[in-house]
Amino acid sequence: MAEQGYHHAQISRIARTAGVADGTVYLYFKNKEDILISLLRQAIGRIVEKLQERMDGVECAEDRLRVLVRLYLEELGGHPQMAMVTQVHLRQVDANIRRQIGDIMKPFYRALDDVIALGMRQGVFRENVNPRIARRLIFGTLDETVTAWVLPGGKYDLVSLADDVVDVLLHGLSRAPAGIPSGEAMDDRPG
Amino acid sequence: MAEQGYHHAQISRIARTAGVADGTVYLYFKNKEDILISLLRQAIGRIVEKLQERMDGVECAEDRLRVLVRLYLEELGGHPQMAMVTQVHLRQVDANIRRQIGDIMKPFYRALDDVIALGMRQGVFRENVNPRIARRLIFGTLDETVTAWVLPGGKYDLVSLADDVVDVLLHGLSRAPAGIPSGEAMDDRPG
Amino acid sequence: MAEQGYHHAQISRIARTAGVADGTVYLYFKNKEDILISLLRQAIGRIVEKLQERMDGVECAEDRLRVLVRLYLEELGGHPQMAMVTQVHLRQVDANIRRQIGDIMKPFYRALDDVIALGMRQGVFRENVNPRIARRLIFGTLDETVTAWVLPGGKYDLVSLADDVVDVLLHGLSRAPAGIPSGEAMDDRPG
Amino acid sequence: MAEQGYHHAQISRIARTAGVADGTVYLYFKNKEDILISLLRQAIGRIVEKLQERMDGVECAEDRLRVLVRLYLEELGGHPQMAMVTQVHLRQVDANIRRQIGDIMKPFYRALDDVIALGMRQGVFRENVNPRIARRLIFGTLDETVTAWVLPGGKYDLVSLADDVVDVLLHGLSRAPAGIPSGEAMDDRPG
DNA sequence: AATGAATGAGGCTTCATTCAT
DNA sequence: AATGAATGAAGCCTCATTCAT
Repeated sequence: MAEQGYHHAQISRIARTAGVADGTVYLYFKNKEDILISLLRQAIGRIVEKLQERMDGVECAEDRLRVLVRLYLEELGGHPQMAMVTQVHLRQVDANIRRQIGDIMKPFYRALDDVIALGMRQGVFRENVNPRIARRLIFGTLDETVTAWVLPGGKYDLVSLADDVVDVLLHGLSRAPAGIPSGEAMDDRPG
Repeated sequence: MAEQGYHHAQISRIARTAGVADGTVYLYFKNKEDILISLLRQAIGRIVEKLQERMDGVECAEDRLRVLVRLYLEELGGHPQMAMVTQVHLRQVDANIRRQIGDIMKPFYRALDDVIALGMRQGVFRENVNPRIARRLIFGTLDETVTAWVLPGGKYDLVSLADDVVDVLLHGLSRAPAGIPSGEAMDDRPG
Repeated sequence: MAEQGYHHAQISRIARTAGVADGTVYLYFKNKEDILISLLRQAIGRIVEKLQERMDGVECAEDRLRVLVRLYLEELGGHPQMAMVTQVHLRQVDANIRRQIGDIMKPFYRALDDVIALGMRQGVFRENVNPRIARRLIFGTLDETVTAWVLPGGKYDLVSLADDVVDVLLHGLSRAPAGIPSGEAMDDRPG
Repeated sequence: MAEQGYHHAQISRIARTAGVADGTVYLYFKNKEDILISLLRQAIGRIVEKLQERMDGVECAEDRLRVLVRLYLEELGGHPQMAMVTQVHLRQVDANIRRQIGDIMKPFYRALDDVIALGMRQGVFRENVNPRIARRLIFGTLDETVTAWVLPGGKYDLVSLADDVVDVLLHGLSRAPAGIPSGEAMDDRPG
């Protein structure tokens, strides 16, 4: 079944991408896992760092979300190879790696949670939204957006989607505003 | 002759799960790829089929979305092993598989697109939402929800999240209603 | 410097020697180390076991030594490939393996020590011989004998050397009998 | 860029021991094999050279053996790293190296053979000892003695064993003198 | 003469797949 | 139809060797 004339070795690909020999990779990384983890750590580190800078004077949670979404798409959109790593190569089963990935993602997840919590404190975000699900809404949408962009080859400008993504995250699909929580809605009914 | 236990290969696990020997698997499937693809095809097939049944008398796009989200979480929440397949094992690089996955997912994506288009026609969904991004919003959130459930071991009831997920998909995070779309805003101007 | 047309892989050689494919080896052994260690364990186990049988009715330490030497040369002389393992492949640096080798050899060393101690108790062996050095005398001579036989290709009958080896171990090189311990020898000097 | 420490390769250790960089080694030696072989040649050369000096006025074969044993243990006991080379690193399979090692060892083996032959001519050594086996007795015992010393770390004074080693080589283990050789026994018969 | 980062051949090991039973 | 021992291609990694500085 070796339909291809050449092999799919990840290390060989990484090395070739970096323009070095296979062995050279091991001068800088302990093993394959270390490469992927290091790349993710670096990417997330950059994002979280820039996030703090850019959010500095931004008060409103909505604007902060806008900054966050734009930055995320900017960073991955600007580094397609990195996007391949985060969206494809790191989706493996090995429990040990998964734990490490979780640890590395934590600061970014916390940034999401902070924006969500801030928005609720500010009264800008609806308080009857489950914060965990809010996080998955944001991250899931970003993740799917990046995946749908990078897998076919990353052919358009990812950042150009930022505004539309933020819009739908903030306001959802529905034209009707969110109903006042169901219990209270009953009470509001006239006689 | 320090006889060793057998290995942790995916095929061995699949065979053991099915209660057959490794070789038996190849009486029913062409190769490992074929197994995973077949499982996905079957899962998506079931979902799409049930979707048509359940949506039969449901007119409103919002309700249809509710049905869709609930069904998706039901199906994957009820088959954790299948969820592992869709969320983990199928996330590989091989371009050939990716194309097949795309083909298999198409009916489900079309169902998403149909709901979105219907909602817009009905005036229930905002028409200035980018439909592609709307799809990624829904699918990304579902996907992330399932992943965040299955990876740590699938320990809670996934369907119980359905209502909260639908709520946030429909109404977003923001308390303020979506701004009136610029185009219409013009029309609304007096004089 | 790859002067040879083919590679020197140990595992490949072992597998080819056993008439199986490389991968087959790993159905029976955990790794390369496990193969070598298992082979040694098996060889030493056989020797120690047979030793106990053959020494059963043998009282005199000299005769026991004769049995031991003959058996050792018999076993390694009868399994040249095993001899290659013990005399060549196992002489590596890895501290971890070395420790395991030491543990495996212990029963055989103990057998040597037992014969030596018995001989001394019986008054058959000289009591002013350092037992540790006696062990090295016996084992070193056997080891060198086997190495000198196996390296050039194991072309003669190793066991045929047994009697001569035992003779020299028992009586040494010197024609003169062992002097009475040196201190006393002084006293013996005339005038 | 998780910069890693450098590897544990033999060449790196040799270079570090010599206080130079890895590449520098190749200004003085053709390859790793050449280093090991050169070290052995040098060590054996020194031993053979000193041997000739020290044996200059020594007539008796027994005393010559004493000198030889002491010198060998002195040289290796005084250079533990060299001992590691002779006892561990040089024990490899490559037939090409083995041949070279044989050539280098020849002068030392010849010295052994000379002492043995001298002793027999002098009537000091038993003439019914197989000279080849006598050589293996001496070299095997020395080799095992050095190995048993260097592998665990070379923690005691190797030369202090010299007298005991010589004693057992000359007089063997047995208290009883060697039986009068059958041939001569005939001659000894009265009338 | 010296360096040490880079190289890449080749070793060990895994695991999807085959095939004799 | 089912088995599972055996296979061997291909992946990861090591380390002796090279070469630009």
